[in-house]
Amino acid sequence: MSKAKKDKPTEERILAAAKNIFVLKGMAGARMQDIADEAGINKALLHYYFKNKEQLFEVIFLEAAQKLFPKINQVFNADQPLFEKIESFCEEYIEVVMQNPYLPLFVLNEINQDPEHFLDKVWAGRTKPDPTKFLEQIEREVKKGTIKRISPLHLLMNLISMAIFPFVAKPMLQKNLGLDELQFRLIMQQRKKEIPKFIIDSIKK
Amino acid sequence: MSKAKKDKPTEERILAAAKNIFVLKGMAGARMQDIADEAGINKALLHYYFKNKEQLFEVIFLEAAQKLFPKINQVFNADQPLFEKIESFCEEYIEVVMQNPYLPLFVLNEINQDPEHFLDKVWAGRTKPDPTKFLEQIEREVKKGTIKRISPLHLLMNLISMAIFPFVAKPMLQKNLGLDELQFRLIMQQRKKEIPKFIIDSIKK
DNA sequence: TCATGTTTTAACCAAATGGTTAACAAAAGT
DNA sequence: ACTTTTGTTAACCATTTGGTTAAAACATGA
Repeated sequence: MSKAKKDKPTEERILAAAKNIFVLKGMAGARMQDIADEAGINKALLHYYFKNKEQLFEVIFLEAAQKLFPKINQVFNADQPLFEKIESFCEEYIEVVMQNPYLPLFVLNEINQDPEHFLDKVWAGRTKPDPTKFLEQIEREVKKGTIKRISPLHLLMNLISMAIFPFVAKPMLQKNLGLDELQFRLIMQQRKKEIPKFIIDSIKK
Repeated sequence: MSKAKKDKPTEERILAAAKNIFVLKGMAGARMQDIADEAGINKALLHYYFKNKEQLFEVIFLEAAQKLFPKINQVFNADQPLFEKIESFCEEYIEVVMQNPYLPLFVLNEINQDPEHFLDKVWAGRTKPDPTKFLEQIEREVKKGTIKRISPLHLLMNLISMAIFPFVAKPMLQKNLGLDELQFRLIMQQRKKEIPKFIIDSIKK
């Protein structure tokens, strides 16, 4: 029991422990015993709070997914000039993910295990993504002559890719480029500004 | 036994089966029984060819990693003008990954499970990545005045991110953007040209 | 033909793992 | 005080899973 596992109510400790273990090992690799240990309780109590592994996992997964998905949707729907939108997305998104660098890989990997199932759960109730507003916005900017004629779809993919991928490939990039934890954080900090600059340089007329 | 599992020698069938199962389910989620079934043999025979799960996994993982890593290194070291380099990288890399769309997520995810261990294995014997040549090349182009003063590191990250991430996020992108298999392939096909254009538009003076 | 080595199988085993039971302790009503 | 509800535990159970054994089928060479 390394951290502050003492006072907090049991359920919170379980959720925190489960998040650690699941994000680290994935659904298939996580062990209920490890989660119990990490929470400082025994396995029976774990099942007292969450009836089985699947249910506990779903709670953790959805919480993680909610942290990542809505912000992307916001690029579609926010009422904001295009360039500002790109800037604020990078700023906000990278900030969020820097707090939880392993979330994207975790979420993408689990979605991959059963796309239909999880994506349905993620968007259940919530408004599904709708690119039309974004498409119109691009169209308008093109007509105004402020940006080149570009494919909104590729633009969107480029934006998301450049912001998220470095986290997904974090260990690989660190090792292969010889970056320690601090250097990596610094670089991602820079990217909050670098990515918008890179994109705007590319698309503005 | 759906496909041509009949004639090929046992060891090849095992490797093919193992690749399928491991890439799909990951090390932790894969079952030796499933691999045996997929190869059309029984578990004892599987252990006759590969003494345990770990060893079989390592063969599959390394083969997968070799397919993805060296090509990135080549961006560093190839003796080629910068713009051409970017173009040929996108062309070749996206082509390779389109044949195995699930490899990147598989490899990144497993590396994440134990970065030190796997990255050591991947680069064992092989020349480790060395960015200096690439850095110099950028520096030269900047001095020549052909491109803006940019950070080579961010450029490299942008390039790799835009090429690979869509595959890592494939199921998520397909579902959220409503793309079927064919549309996705078409878009990735376009990206072979779109990404270089996007980058060069951004950095050229 | 028969002896030898190789490939394949069915049956088996021990450890790991998700989950349950029944009893005990603590808290909350009354 | 005492009854009921809630929280917690140790011990247990059934299934899954990676791995082994011993014998059978097959191939090979003398």
